[in-house]
Amino acid sequence: MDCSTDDQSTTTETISTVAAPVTTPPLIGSNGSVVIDVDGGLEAESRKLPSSRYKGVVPQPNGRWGAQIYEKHQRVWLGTFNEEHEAAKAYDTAVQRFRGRDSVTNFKPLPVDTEEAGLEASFLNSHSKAEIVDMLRKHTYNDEFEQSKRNFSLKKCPLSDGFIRSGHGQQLVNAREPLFEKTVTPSDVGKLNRLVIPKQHAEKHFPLQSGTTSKGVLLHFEDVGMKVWRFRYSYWNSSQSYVLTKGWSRFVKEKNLKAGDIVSFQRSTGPDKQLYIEWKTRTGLGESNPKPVQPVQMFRLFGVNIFGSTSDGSCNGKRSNVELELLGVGSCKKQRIIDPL
DNA sequence: CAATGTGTTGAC
DNA sequence: TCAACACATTGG
Repeated sequence: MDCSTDDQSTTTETISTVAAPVTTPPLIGSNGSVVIDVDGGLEAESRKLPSSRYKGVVPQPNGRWGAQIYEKHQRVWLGTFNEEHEAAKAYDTAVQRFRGRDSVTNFKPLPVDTEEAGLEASFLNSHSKAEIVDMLRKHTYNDEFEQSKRNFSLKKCPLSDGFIRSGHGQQLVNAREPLFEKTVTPSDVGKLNRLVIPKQHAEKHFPLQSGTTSKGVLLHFEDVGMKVWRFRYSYWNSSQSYVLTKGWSRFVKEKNLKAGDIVSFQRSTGPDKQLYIEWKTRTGLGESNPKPVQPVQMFRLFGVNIFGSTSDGSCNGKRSNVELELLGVGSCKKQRIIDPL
């Protein structure tokens, strides 16, 4: 509908589906009660739509299924689908891009550190939310992902001349996956020179070897400006908490971190496992954010998103999605604005 | 006219 | 945040 013409699915799908008033008892009866109803006089069609058993999936009047995800109090429409599970898949994809790898999904209980999982993480994180949403709405996500994978295999096989083919697939190099965020407390930015890392996240993402718990280890993080920060990371028995100590106060000082600000940690999805640290002021809007440091380079946040590689020769074209989003030019019409990453 | 997806509301 | 529901908008 919007700007494109490549809605291959719609054409075929529509034809077959619209035939009947579809009451949609296709797959599993699941929610038997809702769908089937007591038959008799009231057709399901006339009133209550069958609610979906999947998260982020809503029924459409015509028997199809819509997928949606919420962010910042606003709904982001992910498109409509013939099958309930397709919509659920779309939601799963979106939620992983919007909220990280280990979000609650409809299907994926399977994500592990398989290569496939890593590739998908790379793919997701190397595209803006708007791009992913666009792919979902056009039902081109799988194709794009497959293509990305093909490009990736090229990268894994350096050419004889020793160079690695660049161009597409390059985004995989810099892709990062979010690990976790923390809203810093007054003491995190005070004079204690330490950042408490929520146990839950610490143990999951920064596990310490039993012997090094108290001694700690040195962790290297890179910030937007590609500056490297080294922090001592250890476990304090006294408070039974994981902390970043030595080096932390310098970060606080340089970034002018204030209580309430948010520090986020990412890790490269590549084999290098490089760690990254970022910060931002409270998510809220309105507030004027002085943002002293971290100027223009925000545009290259994480160095990804800059490689269009889209094949949807439509409105989005291949403009840097970052640019699109900053300009508030969603995909086409009045798409809501989705901030980069 | 049918399908999409936004406006809106209330439950959680 | 999230889904239910109504219906304005859209596109053929």
